[in-house]
Amino acid sequence: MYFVDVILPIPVENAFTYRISETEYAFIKPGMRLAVPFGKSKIYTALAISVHQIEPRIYEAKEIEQILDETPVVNLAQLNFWKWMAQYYMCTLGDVMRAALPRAFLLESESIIKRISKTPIEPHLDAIDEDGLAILNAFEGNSILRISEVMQVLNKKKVLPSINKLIDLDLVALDQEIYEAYKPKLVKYVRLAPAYNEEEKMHEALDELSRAPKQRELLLNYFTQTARSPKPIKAKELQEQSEASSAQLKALVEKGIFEIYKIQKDRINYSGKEDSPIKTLNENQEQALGEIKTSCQNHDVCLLHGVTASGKTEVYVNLIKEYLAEGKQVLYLLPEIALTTQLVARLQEYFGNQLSVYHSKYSVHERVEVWNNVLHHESKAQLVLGARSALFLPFENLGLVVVDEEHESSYKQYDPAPRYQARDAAIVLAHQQNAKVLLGSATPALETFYNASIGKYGLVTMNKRFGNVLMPENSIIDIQEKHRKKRMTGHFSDDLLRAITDTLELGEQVILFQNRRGYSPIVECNTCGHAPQCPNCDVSLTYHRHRGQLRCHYCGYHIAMLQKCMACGSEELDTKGFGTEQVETELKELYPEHNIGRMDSDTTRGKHGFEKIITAFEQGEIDILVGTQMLTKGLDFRNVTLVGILNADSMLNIPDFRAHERSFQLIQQVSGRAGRTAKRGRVLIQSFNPHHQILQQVSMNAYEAMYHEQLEERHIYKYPPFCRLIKITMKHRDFQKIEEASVWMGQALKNVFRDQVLGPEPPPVSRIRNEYYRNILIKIPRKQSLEKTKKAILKVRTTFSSISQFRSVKIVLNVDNY
DNA sequence: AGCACGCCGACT
DNA sequence: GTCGGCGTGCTC
Repeated sequence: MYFVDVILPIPVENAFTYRISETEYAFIKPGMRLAVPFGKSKIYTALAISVHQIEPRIYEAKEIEQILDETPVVNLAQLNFWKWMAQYYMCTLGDVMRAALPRAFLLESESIIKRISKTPIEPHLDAIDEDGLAILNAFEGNSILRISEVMQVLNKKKVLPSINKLIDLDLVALDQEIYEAYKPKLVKYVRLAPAYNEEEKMHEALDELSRAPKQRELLLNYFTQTARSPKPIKAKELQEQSEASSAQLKALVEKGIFEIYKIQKDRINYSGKEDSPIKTLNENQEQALGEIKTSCQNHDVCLLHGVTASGKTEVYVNLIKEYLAEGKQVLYLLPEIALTTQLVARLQEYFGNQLSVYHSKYSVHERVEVWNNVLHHESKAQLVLGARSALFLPFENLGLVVVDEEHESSYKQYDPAPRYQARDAAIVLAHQQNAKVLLGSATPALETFYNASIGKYGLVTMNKRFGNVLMPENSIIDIQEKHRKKRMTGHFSDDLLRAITDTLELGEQVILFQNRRGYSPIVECNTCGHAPQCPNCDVSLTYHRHRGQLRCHYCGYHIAMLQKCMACGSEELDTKGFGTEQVETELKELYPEHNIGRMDSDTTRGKHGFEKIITAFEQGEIDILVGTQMLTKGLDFRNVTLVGILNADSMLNIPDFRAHERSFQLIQQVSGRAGRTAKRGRVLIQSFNPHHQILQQVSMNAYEAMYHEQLEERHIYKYPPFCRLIKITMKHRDFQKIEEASVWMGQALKNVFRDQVLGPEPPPVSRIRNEYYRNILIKIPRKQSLEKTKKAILKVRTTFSSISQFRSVKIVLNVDNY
């Protein structure tokens, strides 16, 4: 008796055991995918982790459905990494598996029903009810029906009883349809049928075709091409060159003269020049590179702290070259949003075909191809540029991981599990493979800089911009005072407007930054003060002018813009707060002769939305670009000399222990967009609170001052890096229940962890999609064992779940939730 | 996660 | 009396 243990892509703790034959036992290796039946009617993709001969005692193991791979698609190093991730981030291996495998590797299976045609309906007519007849009728013109289709036909959800009746009568059968989402892309090639390889036959063929000139031309064209080079000839190319139709080519195939064959082909192919000489580094870059290399000798992780536009990318490129030359794999991580064609093109110039890109915007097929190329150590995937999920690629021989814009909060996955921090996970992954990590940022995360200052990480600093361009000149504008003196036009102070006008007159470009968070435009009644709320969430609806809608950002609920107040019927409705859209509208009135662009999650939707705007701006089609966070991400615009921050306070006032750090990083990054060439840029920051220490520090580019001050606060209030955080989120539809449950949980945790427990507390938005939320935060001192702490938390959770009235409360654990 | 089983309220 | 709501437990 032979068995295989597998993990399934579902959040269950344990592995599952299936029966296999002796041949399968010999064939299956850990890391291969299997299709297995699970539950009554599902087929899942499982991942084999071991084969053995130990028969399970308490249940009868099912047999597997089939083996999906010839060779493993996941290597042992990955399984190791997955285990760490599941353990550290307190989720199941199945959660990690689901996040790690490209979707195309997971089977889609759906129950379908088939009509058994040989069974006549007539004898059973009495036994079939209305629904049964409707289902049978639906088979007209369909050989199979999906359950979802049956649900549509009957217009209800519970369709299985009706189907079961038909199954009992032997009229239909239930089946599983499995389809593998990935199909390799095949390219059609043409060759001469073997029979025509002799010259004699060839002439015969040409004669035969004397009355089909186009077909004859195709053939002749084929001969000229084969004479020129022995390369395979693509069907499409041959057809185009001969200006023939596909029907004409097909005719030749049917006559048995040509044969079509297919070769599997990668979708991603770079066909430009490669190995452009790397730009020679300037003195600062050269020095930084040297220091990094020295630091790598006694540190696993090195932080490159380089001001914006200091030319960090070139330093990375040089370092990467060295690791590639040693035959090592290199992973270059970027925040999703910063992964632009701009950067890809630049890197392709240096690395040509050695570079692969792994990115959620790529199709499922492209992702599989990159995966396979990494798995098989193909030279074209020695260097992978990717967003956080690229961590899961089947590396085996990593030499270096570069984490660019290391401070970016989007490296943390919030939902669903695994809730991992890609920068931290990258360090672990690198450690497991004896690789080095280079973290790069102009505004490092506090924890990272802390680790560097205590000597845990190496630290290399670049404090000059490339070409000795000066840091932009920052000034802070007190809009409280401007309001008092009536010098505001809409959301713009006179100083900012003057600067915009001057910049535009010089033919230069302007970026305006409006952090929308907390400042979405809402609608309020002037008479009674009522603001329309989302019926499912605890938030006001936000006004979207271009669609004439009120929308909820949490659940997607939307209604048409109201004409009258819902509460009192008054028609005097006013929009409060301001977002990018409103700024854009104001600008259009102020500068009607200039082009104004907007970049936020509304305008960048769609596959190329983001790039379209970037390109338009780069090419000078847009004079003023208004945007949110997105603007900060390492974009390199040559002609921007003015950056305006419309309201710096909204970020500073977010209730989060990192609000100050984040604000500093954000403003500093946006400022970095100004004046990246010889001309010094200007940054104007509007604020109601101009003396705020963070704004002062920003205006002086005083990262270290900010660091020391913030670190002090973290120390006093016991936040990272002085302790670790685990956030427990509880959700339930019933307000009363969540109150009781969260208080119980809070108390149970306090019994173990005492004053290290904060909460339970309703989050700022305490109801989403009709579920109430409560948060509990646990602060774990650095010297306390994380292992034991997690065990204790899990124990409390188990006890909690065994209380019947609390069972239905959902619990989310988030380790390092910042 | 998904799905079936099982127990309680609003309809023919 | 049934349909269909969702709480509960299990899946190798």
